[in-house]
Amino acid sequence: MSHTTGVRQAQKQKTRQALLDAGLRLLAEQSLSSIGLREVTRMVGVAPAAFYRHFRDIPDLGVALVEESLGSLHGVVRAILAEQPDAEERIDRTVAVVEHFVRENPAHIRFIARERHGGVRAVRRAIAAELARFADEVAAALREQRVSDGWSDDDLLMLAEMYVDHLVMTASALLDAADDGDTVARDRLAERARRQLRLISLGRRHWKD
Amino acid sequence: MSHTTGVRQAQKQKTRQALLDAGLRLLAEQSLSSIGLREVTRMVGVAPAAFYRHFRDIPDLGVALVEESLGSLHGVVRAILAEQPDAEERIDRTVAVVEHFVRENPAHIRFIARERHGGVRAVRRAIAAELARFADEVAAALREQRVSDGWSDDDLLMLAEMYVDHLVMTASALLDAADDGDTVARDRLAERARRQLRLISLGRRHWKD
DNA sequence: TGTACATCAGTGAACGCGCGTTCACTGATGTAC
DNA sequence: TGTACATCAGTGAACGCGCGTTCACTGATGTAC
Repeated sequence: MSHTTGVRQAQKQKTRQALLDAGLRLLAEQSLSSIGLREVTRMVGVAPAAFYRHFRDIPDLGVALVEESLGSLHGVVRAILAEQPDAEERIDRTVAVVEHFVRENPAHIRFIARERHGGVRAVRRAIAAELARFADEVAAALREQRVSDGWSDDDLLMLAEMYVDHLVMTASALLDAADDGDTVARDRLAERARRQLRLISLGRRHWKD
Repeated sequence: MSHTTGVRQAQKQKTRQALLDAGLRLLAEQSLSSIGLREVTRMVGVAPAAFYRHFRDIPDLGVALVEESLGSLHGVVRAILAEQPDAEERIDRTVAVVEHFVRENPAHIRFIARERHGGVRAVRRAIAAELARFADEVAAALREQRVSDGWSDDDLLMLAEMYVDHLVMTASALLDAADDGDTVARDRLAERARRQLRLISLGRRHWKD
């Protein structure tokens, strides 16, 4: 009826997750390259040496956080790309989804925005690779839309990359406004994002004229 | 004939500049929040305590670096906004100017990209304020162009902010390619930037349809 | 089911090291007369 | 121009502190029979 095999593994996994969570929390106030291993273990409540059972060093923990953070972005992208015939509605929905995501996952967004150009090479590379995968995913979805008839793969990827960059920038700007508790700025930013997407959408429609 | 007054000030200024230069060089490999005061003074060749004659702490040095870095961007923006009747030529010129700037001021660009979302609040604020001023400058220049007839100030600012974000992203991406010595990626990025600007330009032309 | 041994996540003490900051100082530059 | 005093950028020694890493260990979990 019962096989206890895995209790040890489950506990190890729990500690590992606690270390990741602590790292993410500390990243709200500083960047990865200045986080201390002892700081992380102190927050979790384990001995400093326990850290080495899970990660080689802090950059290694950072790379693990990239996967976790951008994993949660997958859902966002899919929600945005969901079928929606009307362009205007698609834009409203996109911005609403991003706003929701920022409210639900502030720490992940901050981490990505901060470390995308941050001081740890391995983490920068991991983020760049993940964002490139997102752009591919977006390009494939754009391909399906009728506006894209006659577009080259190259042009679709160019557009997709612009969308991904815009998404990260918008999310990060919304987060800064949220940090300040400035709901006026937040609404202004959302409206700005919608208008920027509308402008891009217009350019798209006339690309092959 | 001679008044020596100012020799002392000039020497102080020279040390201050050396500290700023050292800070910028160290920022190539790490972020501001992990730079040490002793690291900076060691690179300059002065005693650690000498640092306090010029800056309160490392964040204070960072804020000074923002002014220096974005000061050098002013010329870039002006060069881009220079009169140029043909849209296609304006785009080519813009990207060429950005490529030149990245080659001439790699450290400044890296600093801005890295600390724009970095771990030091005072520096983030200083960068945001400066970039907002750039957006205003760009919006004022866009106003002068015939394509902008009938545009509201709000819409012009929205467009200007998109241009400024695009500029920073492009410069930072070009820099990463340059770091890897990857001239193929660099040329691909430049071509991508030109096409993205073309798409925005198209959207602009049809905004008031 | 019970027993004897193996594994291994987490402990806690110890280490050497570089950090930021303070302080009284030195000596070149600046100023008043 | 020369002298006597003031200023202040940079010095160098000292401090207490927290850091990353190592090590032999403990004791709960897992496995073989």
